[in-house]
Amino acid sequence: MRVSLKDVAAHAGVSIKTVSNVVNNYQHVTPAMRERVQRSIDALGYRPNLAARHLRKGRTGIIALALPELGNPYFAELAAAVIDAAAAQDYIVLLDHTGGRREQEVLVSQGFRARVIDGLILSPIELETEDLHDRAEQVPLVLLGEREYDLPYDHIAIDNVAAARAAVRHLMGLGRREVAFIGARRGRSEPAQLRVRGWREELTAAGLPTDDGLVAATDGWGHADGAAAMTRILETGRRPDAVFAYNDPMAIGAMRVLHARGLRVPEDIAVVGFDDVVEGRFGAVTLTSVSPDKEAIGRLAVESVLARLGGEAPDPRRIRADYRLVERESTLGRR
Amino acid sequence: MRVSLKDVAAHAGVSIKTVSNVVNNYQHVTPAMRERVQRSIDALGYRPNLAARHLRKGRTGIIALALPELGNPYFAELAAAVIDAAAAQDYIVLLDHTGGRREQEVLVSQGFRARVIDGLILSPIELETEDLHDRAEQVPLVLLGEREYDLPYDHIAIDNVAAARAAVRHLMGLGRREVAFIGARRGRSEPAQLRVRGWREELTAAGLPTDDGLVAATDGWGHADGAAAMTRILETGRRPDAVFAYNDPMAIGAMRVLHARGLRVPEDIAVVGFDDVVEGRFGAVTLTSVSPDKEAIGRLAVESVLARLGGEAPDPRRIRADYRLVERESTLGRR
DNA sequence: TTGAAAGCGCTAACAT
DNA sequence: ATGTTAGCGCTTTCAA
Repeated sequence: MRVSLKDVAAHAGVSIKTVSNVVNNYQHVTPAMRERVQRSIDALGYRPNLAARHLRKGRTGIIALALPELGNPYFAELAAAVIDAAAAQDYIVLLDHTGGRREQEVLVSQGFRARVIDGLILSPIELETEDLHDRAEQVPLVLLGEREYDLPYDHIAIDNVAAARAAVRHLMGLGRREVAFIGARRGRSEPAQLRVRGWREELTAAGLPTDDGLVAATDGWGHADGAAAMTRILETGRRPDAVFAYNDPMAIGAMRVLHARGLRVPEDIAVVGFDDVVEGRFGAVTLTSVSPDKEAIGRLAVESVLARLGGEAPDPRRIRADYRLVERESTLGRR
Repeated sequence: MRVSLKDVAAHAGVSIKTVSNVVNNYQHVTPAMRERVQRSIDALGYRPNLAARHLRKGRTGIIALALPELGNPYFAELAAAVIDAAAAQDYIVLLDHTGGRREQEVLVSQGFRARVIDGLILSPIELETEDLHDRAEQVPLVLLGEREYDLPYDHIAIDNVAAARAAVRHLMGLGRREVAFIGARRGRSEPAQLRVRGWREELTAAGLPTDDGLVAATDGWGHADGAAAMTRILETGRRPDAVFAYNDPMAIGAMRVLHARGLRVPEDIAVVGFDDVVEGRFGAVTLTSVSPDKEAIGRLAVESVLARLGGEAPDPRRIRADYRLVERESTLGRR
C-alpha cells in the first residue's frame, strides 16, 4: 500500500500535523524537526495523495481545455501554449475535443465530460448564447476564438474583423480587385462571420462590390473543405484574382486545386490564409497568413481562469491578443 | 456550497446509502425509490464529487498521455485517437508534452508532472532503459513509438523496420538506386534507429551499398530540420535520386528545398515520408508516406493501460499495429 | 512550535 | 431493499 502521512508520522515519531507542515512548507517548523521529518519522508518514499488533498481543499490542480479539433495545427499549437502556461502555474491540462459540434460543446460547458477540474477553457464553434445561459456548472469558464457571446465570461481573441481587413487590404494593395472568401459557414450559426465581415468592410471601403458569388460556404475547416470550395468557385466560371481563406488548411487545400488546374499562385490568384501554421511556411509556395499570437492567447486564457479561482471575481473582460500579417510567396511571389 | 449526497438524502427523506445506490445504479433498488431519489437529485442539481469518490476508490478516471510535441500533426492526430478511445471507456485524458527531451520524459515517467492519474501512456524519444528501471511510480505505464526497451511494459508500435523496408523497396521498384535517409538522430541515442536499419537492410538486400554520406542526422524532427538536412546533402554535391525521411514534416521540408532549387519531385528526386499526416495530401506534390494505423494505436494504448488497472497483470506485450504504404505523387508523379 | 481531532464527500461492509 | 457507520488521506481549527 502507499505510504500516508500517518506512516511518516509514526516513522518520525511525530504527529501527522507536523509532517503535513513540512510537506506544505509551513513557516514555523524548527530546522531540526524539518530535517528529521524529511528524512522519514525520503526513507519511506512518501508522496502526497492528491485526491485527498483535493477533497479537502476543493481544488484539483487541473484545468480543462476543449478545442474543436486537434488535427488543425493551429489548435495543436494553441494546446501546447496552454499546457506550458498552465505548467508555469503548477496546473495540468485535461484536453478534450468537440469536433466543433454544438452538442459536444454544450456537454463540455456543462462539465459533463470532465468533472474534476478547477476551470475550463473552451473554444466554441457552434455553441449558442442560450446554451450558456443555464450553465449549472460553477467552475470558471473562459471563452476563446472568433465566436462572441454577450455573456459574463472572459473572452480572449484577436480582433478578427480588423485582422481580416488587414488581409484584404494587403491584397488590394497588390492590385487585386476580385477577392473570394472561402470558409463561410453553412447553416444558421456563422463562426466565420467576423472574418467575412472584415472582408466585406474592407472591400466596401475600397469602393468595390461584395459579391456573394465569391463567398464559398463549407461544412468543415480542413484542407479538403478548402479544396472543395475552391473547386466550386472555379466551376461557376468565376476567376477571382485573390482568395482569402478562413484558415490555413483551407488556403492550402485551395492552393492545391489551383496548382492542379495550372493556375499560378500568386500570378493568377493570390492566396491569404489565417492562423499562420507551420505547414504554410514549407509548401512549394509559402503562404501569406494572419498570425495570431498563440503564446499570448494561451497565457491569457490560463491567467483568466486562474484569476477567477482566487475568489476574485473581476468583471468579465474581452481580451484582445495581438496578431500580425505575415507576407509570403502566395501574395508576394518568389523573390 | 455544492450539494452532497447528504443533502439529497435529507431532501428525499432517505439514507445516504440509498442515494448512493441510485447514483451508482445499484441493482436492488425499487423503481419507486429510484424515482423518488432521482427527483431530489434533479431538484437539487446534485453532481457527485469525484475527488471524494476517487479518494475512496483509489481511481481517478484520468489517464495521462505524454507526447513529444503537439506541433507535429502525427502526434496531434494520435492524441485525438487516444482521447476518443478513452472517452469510450469513460476515461478522460490529461495531455502533456515532453519536447522529446530526456529530462522531461523522466519526470513524466516518474509521475512528477501529473499525479492524479490511473495510468500513463508515454511516447519517448530520448528516454533510456535505465531511466525506467527505478520507476517508483506504480501506475501502469504503456510505451508508444519507435524506441524499444527491454523492460516489462506494454509497448505499442508498428513494425518500424519492416515499414521502412517497404518504403525503400517501393523506391527501388521505381528504379531508384541512391536513396538518402533524412532524420537520423545526432547524439548517443538513436530514436530513428529502426527506420535507419530498415533503410540499410533493404538496400543491402538489393545488393546496393549503404553510403553514410547519404544519411543526414538532425537535431529535431520538424519541417525546418528536414529542409536543413536536404540542403546539407545537396551542398556536399551529392545528388541522390530518392529521399526517405524520418517523418512527413521533414519530407515536406525537404521537398520545399528541392522545389526552391529547381529539382523536380519525383522526376529528379523521389520522396517518401512517414506518418501520413493530412498535410502531405495537399501539397503541390502529394507525399508518398508510411501510414500507421493511428486509430488502432490509440485504442490499443488505452486498452493496455486499463487492462492493467483491473488488477490483472498480463505479461508485458509487444503489440504491433498495422501500417501501409500510401503511394502518391512524390514517388509516382502526376497521373 | 507541535499535537489532537474533526470532517471534506464518498463507498463498502455490515446490520436490519 | 434500505439504513448505519467506518474510514479513504489530507488540511485545519483549536488546544497545549
